Amino acid sequence: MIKLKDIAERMNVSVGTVSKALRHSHEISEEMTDRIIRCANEMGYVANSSAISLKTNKSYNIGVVFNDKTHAGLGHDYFSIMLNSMRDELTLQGYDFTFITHMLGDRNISYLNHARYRRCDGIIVVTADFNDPEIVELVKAEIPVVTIDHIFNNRTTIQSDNEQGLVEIVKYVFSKGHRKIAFIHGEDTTVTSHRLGGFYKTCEELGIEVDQRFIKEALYHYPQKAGLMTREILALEDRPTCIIYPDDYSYMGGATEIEKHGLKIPEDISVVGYDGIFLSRILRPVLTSYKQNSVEIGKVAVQKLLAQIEHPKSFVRKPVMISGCLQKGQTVKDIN
Amino acid sequence: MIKLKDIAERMNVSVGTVSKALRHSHEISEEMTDRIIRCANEMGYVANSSAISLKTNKSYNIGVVFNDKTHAGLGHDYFSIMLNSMRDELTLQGYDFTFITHMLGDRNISYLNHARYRRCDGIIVVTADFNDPEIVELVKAEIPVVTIDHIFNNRTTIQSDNEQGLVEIVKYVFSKGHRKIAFIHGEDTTVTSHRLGGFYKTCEELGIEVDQRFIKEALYHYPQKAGLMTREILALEDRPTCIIYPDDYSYMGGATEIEKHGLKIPEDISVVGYDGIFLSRILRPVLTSYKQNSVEIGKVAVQKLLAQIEHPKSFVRKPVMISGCLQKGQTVKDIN
DNA sequence: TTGTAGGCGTTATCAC
DNA sequence: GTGATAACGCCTACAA
Repeated sequence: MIKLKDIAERMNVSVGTVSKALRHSHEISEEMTDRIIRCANEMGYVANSSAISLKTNKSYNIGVVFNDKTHAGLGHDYFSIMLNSMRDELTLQGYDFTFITHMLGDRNISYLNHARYRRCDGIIVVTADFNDPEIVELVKAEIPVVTIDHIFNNRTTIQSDNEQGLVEIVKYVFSKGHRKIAFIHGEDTTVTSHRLGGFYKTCEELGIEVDQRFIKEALYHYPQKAGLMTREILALEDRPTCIIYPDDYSYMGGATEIEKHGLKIPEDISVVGYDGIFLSRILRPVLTSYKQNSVEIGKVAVQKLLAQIEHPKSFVRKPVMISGCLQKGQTVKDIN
Repeated sequence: MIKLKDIAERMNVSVGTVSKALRHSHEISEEMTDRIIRCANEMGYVANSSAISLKTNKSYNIGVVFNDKTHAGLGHDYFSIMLNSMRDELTLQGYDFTFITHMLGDRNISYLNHARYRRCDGIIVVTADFNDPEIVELVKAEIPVVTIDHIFNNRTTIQSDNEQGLVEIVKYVFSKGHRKIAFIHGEDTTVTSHRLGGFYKTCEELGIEVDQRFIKEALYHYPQKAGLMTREILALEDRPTCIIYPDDYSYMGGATEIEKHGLKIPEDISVVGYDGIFLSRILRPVLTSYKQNSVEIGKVAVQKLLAQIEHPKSFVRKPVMISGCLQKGQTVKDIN
């Protein structure tokens, strides 16, 4: 591996000069700079990030907490697309990232210590158990943190506008004449409470009386559970005309159950999903779903984090809300 | 950030002693070791990976090339599950990983130089354009490399047994009485050639005469294209009784087209997918598909790479083949 | 069993 | 405009 010293020797200048020239310091003459850069390229010089990090205390490395022990995670379009987007934006800004885990080798290591070990300049918490003391410790630490979809005291948060999502869904199905609307939601998280908020608020505004037997809790990204809840709802003598699912995967589980009952979508019952995953546009009937803007969420999360890292003084902490859009499909029947 | 020196001062010993104690060197007495470790924990010491890397020339960081510019990538179960598995195995062995890109900040940087910049101990090429000169350069370099699903001279490769996959599929549909079998395959890659090999070989063995009009090229993970090819096949006057798709996503595109023709699966036409993605088990009819063992592939890739890194002398380079298994579903009709 | 000191590759502060 | 030189935090001979 070629190092500064090698270039310096070849050029008969000092290491300091080479270092400065390669970083376009104005202390060095233009001509010298040119010659040094050319020489470095010829010799195949690549900087050593470890040495730079050691010296400057900056790693250009971001820690990403992506704990997908549950049924969601990387296999979920929402997150994989977001992760992709984060990666693209980080790359654009000259950063790499490292997954921060709570184990490393044979030892336990807290998320925070893992991040410290790698000297991460900042951290993005994409998915995690926010009740985990280790996560709390991480978020409270001195290192810049951005969280996704969950507000933590005094920390920057990028949120998908889940309230707005349900507002739009309910308004849409209402406009199609539906009044008896079931809502199968996910487990108890910030996301879920926002969605429930949007749901109830809009129902009230529109004068829809919510039948509590139509509100069921399932689990995100868990079709079987959604299927079960669907069955319970279909067992009611006074069925809803429309079911809103926690996500598109859950809908798929529900669809199977609906079919088992000999019902057709949307002729006999309407459905709405959430996320607008790739397949939801491919399969027939095309699913009506609320597409979260995960590309934007990932991008903004990175931008906010880097702003905080690079301009800590001028950085203003405020939560950011990213709205998605309703993808109209063929699964909501007009019953007006 | 606490460093060795801080601990040394507090304990009235030298930095060297602390360093040795923390790594359980036998040079240091048990008692001293205990006391130092306790002190380090109390003070919240975390090692600085940059300093260690600089000194030891080992980063415990693996570069991962995962170029998903195409329609596949992270959004694909096969890869996301593999990546997850790789991450788990790396973590278990005390390694982190970094995505290696060919851009960083405002400058172009080759894959190889990116990996060098981060001082990666080794590299796993998961998806990439193997004709890209930069990838060739990377694979030829001095750094240990493992590739997935593509053989490169003298390099370790972990391959999903695509030939076997098609052997099993063809044998299975044959056993169900099918003789007119269409095969829509993906674009021209190593993977595809193996699958085609398995397909033709087995057809020959079983005495099936392959109708060339039944062989179509589509694109992996691209339902629309598969739909188009399906249409062409269905337009033939002498239709096949079974269609094999490049992957489960492509099947979904094909299914839509089949439905448009008023045909039912599997009553009117049988189908087989590839990958056995999560949703293939949820949707009805349950798709018959060949599930690649991506968990194992990811795990073995890491194990082989680390073996090569840590025991370069005793490491024997030989390609590894990981077979999957046929997931029988409801989409192949018994027409015997 | 413990301490000492040199050096990994780089940056940055001084001199010159 | 360029050159010495001292760190950055850690490991590891070698010395004591």
